[in-house]
Amino acid sequence: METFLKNSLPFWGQLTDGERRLLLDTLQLHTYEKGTILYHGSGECTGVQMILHGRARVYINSKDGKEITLYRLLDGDVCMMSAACMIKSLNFSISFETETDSEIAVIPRHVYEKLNSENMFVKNFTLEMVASKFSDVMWLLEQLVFSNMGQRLAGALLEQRALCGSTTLNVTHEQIATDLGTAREVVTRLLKQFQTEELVSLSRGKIHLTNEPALRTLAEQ
Amino acid sequence: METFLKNSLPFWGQLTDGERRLLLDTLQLHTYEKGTILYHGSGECTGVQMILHGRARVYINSKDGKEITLYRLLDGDVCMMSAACMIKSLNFSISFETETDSEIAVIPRHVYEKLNSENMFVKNFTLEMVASKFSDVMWLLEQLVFSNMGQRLAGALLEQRALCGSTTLNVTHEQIATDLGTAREVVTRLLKQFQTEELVSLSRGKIHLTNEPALRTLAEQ
DNA sequence: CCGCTACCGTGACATTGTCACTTAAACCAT
DNA sequence: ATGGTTTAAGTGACAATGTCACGGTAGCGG
Repeated sequence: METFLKNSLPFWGQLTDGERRLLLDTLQLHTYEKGTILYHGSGECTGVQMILHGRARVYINSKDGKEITLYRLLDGDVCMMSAACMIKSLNFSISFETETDSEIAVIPRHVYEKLNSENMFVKNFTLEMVASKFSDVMWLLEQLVFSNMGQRLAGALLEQRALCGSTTLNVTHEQIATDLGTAREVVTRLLKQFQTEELVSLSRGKIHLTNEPALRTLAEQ
Repeated sequence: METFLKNSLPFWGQLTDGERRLLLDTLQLHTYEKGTILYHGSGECTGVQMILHGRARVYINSKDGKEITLYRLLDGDVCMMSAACMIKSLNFSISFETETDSEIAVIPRHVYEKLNSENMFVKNFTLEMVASKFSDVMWLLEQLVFSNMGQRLAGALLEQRALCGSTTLNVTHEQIATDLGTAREVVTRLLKQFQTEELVSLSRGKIHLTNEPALRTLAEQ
């Protein structure tokens, strides 16, 4: 656990012995099943969450059920949004849920708040973390405004490819649609087109990428 | 000038005399004409810019000329993005330009960097500033994903209304289109529709709002 | 008054989003 | 195995938005 913290929290080496002990003593460990919603809202404080092992998806959703994925959290990643209460000016509503069975460590709100307010290195980490997710969201925004669906779909397929480590993706059109914030029918339509262009081959619940370079070319511009 | 800084920089009261003097001695004052591009890029450091008087528009744009407004800066506002170099994880490209003749004060890069690294209150301000702009961008993202053009246009008209303080807006369809990241024709089309619904009345270079409550209802959902 | 420029109007078509419905694969219980 | 149920995918029609290629026209400076 200590080596995990050392790797995920760059300020670990700058903490006092007391701070390190406090952190270790109050750290909570949880195991969640795939599909568990870990956070939903804007101001609450569940504390700072760290993915020990697993995968989570951070997204926004509207009243009428539409949603779009903002970014993903993988092994070792830290989710600062669930500690939004510590940052007055951070006021928007997000949700996140596990995409695989996951082990998650939580630094309780009051502990992180204390570290953050008294230790410059922690404060700096918080800033870098927020800035990093800001950058992710800006990337998404650019995609939304400047790219067409074909390019975005190609990007989404390649992301899934990286996530599962295989050219055969076990995802439904529906899942990709919610990633992209569009409708399933749109994804189906485009995938069929991709298939006639021999970029992918389709079967129920699976998408096999047959021409990754072409997809990359499509996505990257 | 000191009272201005006191109001715009909440950490002013927490600075040492030396820090305050450094800030005052190195502060640069500039006057820019309407339409001047003050920043364009991602990693550069022009320092922290403060609007003494005027208005600026922060936006992103693509190679092929498309653009969308992220948020605006008004009297007293501080632009942290132009100090992106201080934040490693902040890596995206934005631009900003004055929308009226403006007086702008700049805290040079090395000065702010010094304050930011040695003074916890400055660091905290930086974090709050970044978080605040992050929130603005998230609001925009939600609009993009969850709202239709009619709602967004109504919102844009009301924003212009607030900016100019009059129900007669001196803006072109083109300007509104770049605000919304859409095409002029789309704005023209919708405005004509708004006119038949008696929400606005149109003339060259002007839009008169005749039914603000209805526009508000439209925008707010 | 002329001609130029910036702004606006418009029709045709492409892309994307929405809706209603059908088809089909996988799964499960008997 | 059989049939029924659930979930995934296919489809056609239409609406909303984006793109393109024009044409018109108000206002401005000579």
